[in-house]
Amino acid sequence: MHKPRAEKRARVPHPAGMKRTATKAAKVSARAVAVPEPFGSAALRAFLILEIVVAAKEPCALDDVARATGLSKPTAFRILTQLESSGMLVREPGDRRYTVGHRLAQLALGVMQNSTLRSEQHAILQRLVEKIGETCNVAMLDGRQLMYIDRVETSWPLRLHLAPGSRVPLHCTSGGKLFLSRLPRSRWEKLIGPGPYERHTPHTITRADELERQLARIRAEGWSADREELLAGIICLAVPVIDRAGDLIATLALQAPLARMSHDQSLNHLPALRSAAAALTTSFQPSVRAPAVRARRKKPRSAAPE
Amino acid sequence: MHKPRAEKRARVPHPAGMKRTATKAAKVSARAVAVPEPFGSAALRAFLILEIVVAAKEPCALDDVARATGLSKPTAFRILTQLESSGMLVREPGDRRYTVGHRLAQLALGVMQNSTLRSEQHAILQRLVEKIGETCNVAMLDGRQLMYIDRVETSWPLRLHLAPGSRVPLHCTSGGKLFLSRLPRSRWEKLIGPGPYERHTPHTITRADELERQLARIRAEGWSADREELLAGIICLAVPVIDRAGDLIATLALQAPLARMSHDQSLNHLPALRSAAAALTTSFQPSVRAPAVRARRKKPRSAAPE
DNA sequence: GAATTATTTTCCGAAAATGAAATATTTCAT
DNA sequence: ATGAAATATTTCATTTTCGGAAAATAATTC
Repeated sequence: MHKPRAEKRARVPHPAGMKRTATKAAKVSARAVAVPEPFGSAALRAFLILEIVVAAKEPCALDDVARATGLSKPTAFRILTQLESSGMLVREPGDRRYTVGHRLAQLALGVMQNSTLRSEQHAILQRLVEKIGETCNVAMLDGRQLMYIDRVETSWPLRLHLAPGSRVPLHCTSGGKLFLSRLPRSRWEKLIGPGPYERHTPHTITRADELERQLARIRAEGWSADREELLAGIICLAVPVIDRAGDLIATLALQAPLARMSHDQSLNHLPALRSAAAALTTSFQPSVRAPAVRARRKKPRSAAPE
Repeated sequence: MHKPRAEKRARVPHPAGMKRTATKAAKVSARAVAVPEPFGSAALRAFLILEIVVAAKEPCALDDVARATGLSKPTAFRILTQLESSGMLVREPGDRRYTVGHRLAQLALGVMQNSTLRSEQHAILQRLVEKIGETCNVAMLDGRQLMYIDRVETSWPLRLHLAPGSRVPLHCTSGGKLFLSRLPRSRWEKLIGPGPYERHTPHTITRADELERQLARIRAEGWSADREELLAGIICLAVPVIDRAGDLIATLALQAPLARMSHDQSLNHLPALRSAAAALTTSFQPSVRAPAVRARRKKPRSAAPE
């Protein structure tokens, strides 16, 4: 059902292109030795060049760019010329070297101004991580898996999202169980099956009955723990992120090596987690997005049980 | 041999894509890049798309991009995919819309710190420092921290050493508070949290309520002071650098050891700071594009008809 | 002023970009 | 629920541009 989008990003080589190769290959191949590397697209090269020019402490000459990118001089020149005539780069009258142009500067400004908006959610996570001192993550339901939306390991300047997008099973993660706990058994059994579920560690819950018992507890308590059920030596503690309509839209979880934090210790962070989850709620739904008249609308976004 | 310089550009420039251009480009929020003009070619379209995504206040869907650029959906899609897989754009898992990616953010950061671009700003700073006699700096918001873009120090022996690119907290710096003062409390609380904030000196404001009171004052007065809140013995005074749209893009601050300048004395420099800030505004946003000054010969070269 | 080096142009096969149309997926209204 | 409408991807046949060797044209050096 949910096709792995990530994989399909790969470029499919065109079937064309070897039509005439046989005809004239000889002449070209006489010298063609240095280009076995993957051809990026034209646009990507342009970015590469921009990055080099931007990173340079002083204006870049054609030769610098050509050498730094590994492109031939004519090619580098052509791209540079394009960048110049489009205003991304500039060169001063007397100097033939290239520097940042006003259009690129403008773009950068826009990016900087945009950054605060999107960083709010990330900032909430960061603060939580600073407070707790361990990795935290936000995850959503994606089909029959839990998908990490965001994750902060340590505080860092302006990064956006690093490795999120990865998925983990529902039955052996704190966030996953939190999602399951919101569904009647008939529904979650359709999602993950009747078991037995895949065992990842000696602590993994593999039987549906046992899982159901735990889900009931989670439903009652409002938090969900993972005691080395996915990874040995790693415990997690998740709380729900609820939208205004009362639906579970995401989970916020703390994860720590058992060596540094016991399960009981992790429970001390519940208030902090809850508070951050509340903050996340408003950042998930900042403004008017009100199609919701019914108390229970769909699931977050892509949860399509089949 | 021969040089047909005159008939330079013979090829048909843009036979492509502007049929549906009639359709409105103003679907994307607010300030759309109103240049569905002759696309340069190839890689230039990628920049067009980046500009649209960056200018939008919220994530862009494929359709928004296609409409705003006048490109066909498949083309827009392909470029977007390229941009995504190269890290310039990102889409949150679960959402298909595109936003600024890590690599683009990095590039923007680099541009803002690029020394050659800063030459004009640097000159403004330089003059200001000469006039005032104390260190001044320009800073921007980077996530939830204040980042120094540029800085000119006095020749006085006692100097701080905060190089451009370094970051400081928002709650205890004049520039940081200036940024915060432009946001409603709900927003800035998401950025820096509800407090208490980290104490750096006995004067640091650590409570949100007190901070809010001061932010209100800053908003009203138009300037922001740091009275030994980050570093003991150091005071700062910051004024906003505003763009044409009225948005705060940076802060210009004077900083001095209390031993040499009292807070009241620093206020005497407000006019000078304001004047320099105005000058910085135009350096951030170059006025009407100065058409390429061609000191020597050479023709335009490519898609840049005047 | 000639030798050296750096920049720009030319050329043409190879590779990528295009948009129409076809498919697949999601959203919305009923 | 069910299907219509909207959106998002993929395919495909073409057209266009790209890329780099080599040549031509400046700039720079000695």
